Amino acid sequence: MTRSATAPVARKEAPAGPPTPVGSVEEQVYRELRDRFMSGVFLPGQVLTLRNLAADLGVSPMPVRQAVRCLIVEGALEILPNRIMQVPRMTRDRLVELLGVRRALEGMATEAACRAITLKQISAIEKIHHSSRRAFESGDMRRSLAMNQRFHFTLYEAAHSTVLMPIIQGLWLQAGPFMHLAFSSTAGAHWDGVHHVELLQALRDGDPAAARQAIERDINKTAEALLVTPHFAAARAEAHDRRLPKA
Amino acid sequence: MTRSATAPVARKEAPAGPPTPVGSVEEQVYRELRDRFMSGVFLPGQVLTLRNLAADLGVSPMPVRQAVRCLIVEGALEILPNRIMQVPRMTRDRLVELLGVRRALEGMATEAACRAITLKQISAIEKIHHSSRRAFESGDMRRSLAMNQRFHFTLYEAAHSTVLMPIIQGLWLQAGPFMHLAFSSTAGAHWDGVHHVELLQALRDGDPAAARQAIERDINKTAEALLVTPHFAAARAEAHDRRLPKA
DNA sequence: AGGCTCTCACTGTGATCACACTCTTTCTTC
DNA sequence: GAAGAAAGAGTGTGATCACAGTGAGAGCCT
Repeated sequence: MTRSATAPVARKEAPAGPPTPVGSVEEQVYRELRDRFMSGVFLPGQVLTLRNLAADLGVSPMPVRQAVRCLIVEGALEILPNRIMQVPRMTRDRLVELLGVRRALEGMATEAACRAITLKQISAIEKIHHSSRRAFESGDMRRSLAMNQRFHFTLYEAAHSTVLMPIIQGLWLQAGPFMHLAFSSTAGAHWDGVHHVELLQALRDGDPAAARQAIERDINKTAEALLVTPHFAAARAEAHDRRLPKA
Repeated sequence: MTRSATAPVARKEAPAGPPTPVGSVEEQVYRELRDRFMSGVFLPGQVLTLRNLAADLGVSPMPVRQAVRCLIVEGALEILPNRIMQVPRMTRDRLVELLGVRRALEGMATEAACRAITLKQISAIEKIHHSSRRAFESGDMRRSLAMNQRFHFTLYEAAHSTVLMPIIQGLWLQAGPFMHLAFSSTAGAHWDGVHHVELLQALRDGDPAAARQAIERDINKTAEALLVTPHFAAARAEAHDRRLPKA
């Protein structure tokens, strides 16, 4: 059974006649919840219940249960010993880790994308960048963040990596609630898309190393903006106490 | 239990008293299935059904459903348009990607681990290495692979990264079935733990860069062994046809 | 005999009910 | 009056039933 001797194993694989592989309710719920996480609908520390979510989405608790379980596995949600589930709070250490992994993985994806991307795709990404910039200048942080996210994912999509893509999405999923909380309040006031412009140029030049560098700088800039958030001002002092018992 | 009269707000956050966060049946099923994936119980291409798994595990289909859903999200399992689920077959491209990401992430984890690891932990890892080597020399590939896995994860555990660890586990989960299939048959006959020894030395020297290099070489060696598998001999020629329409 | 169709077992999915457990609130008692 | 106990609502979890869709096999017709 390891390999099907009959060559035409493809039942209906490539053709994919029905355009709805995502037809199940659970899949819709899962996508909807993921969107909400990335859109900042959910706040760090917020408590969610199955029945409430089900009621909100107009479905039975059943599909929600499974979708939520998936989100827990992805680290977008956590379940306390009390059996109640909440969107995880962000700590400084965790944020640093997340951004470090993002740098590594999105750097890889950018390199791969740079090698496979078409001019048409580059133009699309540029359009998205302008939308983000416009939204930012008009003070619509929500839309600016959404466009920034779309900018990154459209880029990584060009890498055609079925391995990297889900992982990167998972990382954004984990950082999503906190990023919206942080940027909607104070931080990010002095954001410029300079590294996005650098990236676009590198893509056009077909220079993967430069593209990677641009993305890494972009993430670093995000990191700087996030780490000065007042959210960590108190946390830093507080963490100072429990730092010793580490080693 | 009844002492919450004077307690103001704090739910019960840091304490986390109950020592059973893994008590649920679904959690047990999930762990059991993950173990089976990593142990080579499931073969690439194998078809699984909820009810069969439930019967095997002696539980109702309910917890299995959720556990399986999580495994699908992690990429350890895939669901075809036919609605039937199978453990994904491995392609050469996918394997290359997986190993590339492993190199990056496990390199990071190794660096971090090298900075935080204790001598006691190093000794434990060395013991595991010897077990793996002994099993290998006695021809017990199954045990050797299991010990090799334990070697890596004990190392990464020392990094104390709640971000990296789940991702790395997911990568091993995806590669697990194929690795066992490949190594149990022919490949891997000329494996030596030389890079494991290099790693141990680097850990003792407290040299993160060297440790990272050792792990990367170890993964590269695994990659070489896997990519010459007869499994890809035919696949490579076959893939040659559909390579063009890429760009 | 060969090709077609119908049937039936079986799949994952969704809904509903039942249960153990936690937390809150209210009532009882010192 | 205040502390403690008991009842209540609400939680996630598990089991069971119902259902649409798929796939294979038997049965029929040409």
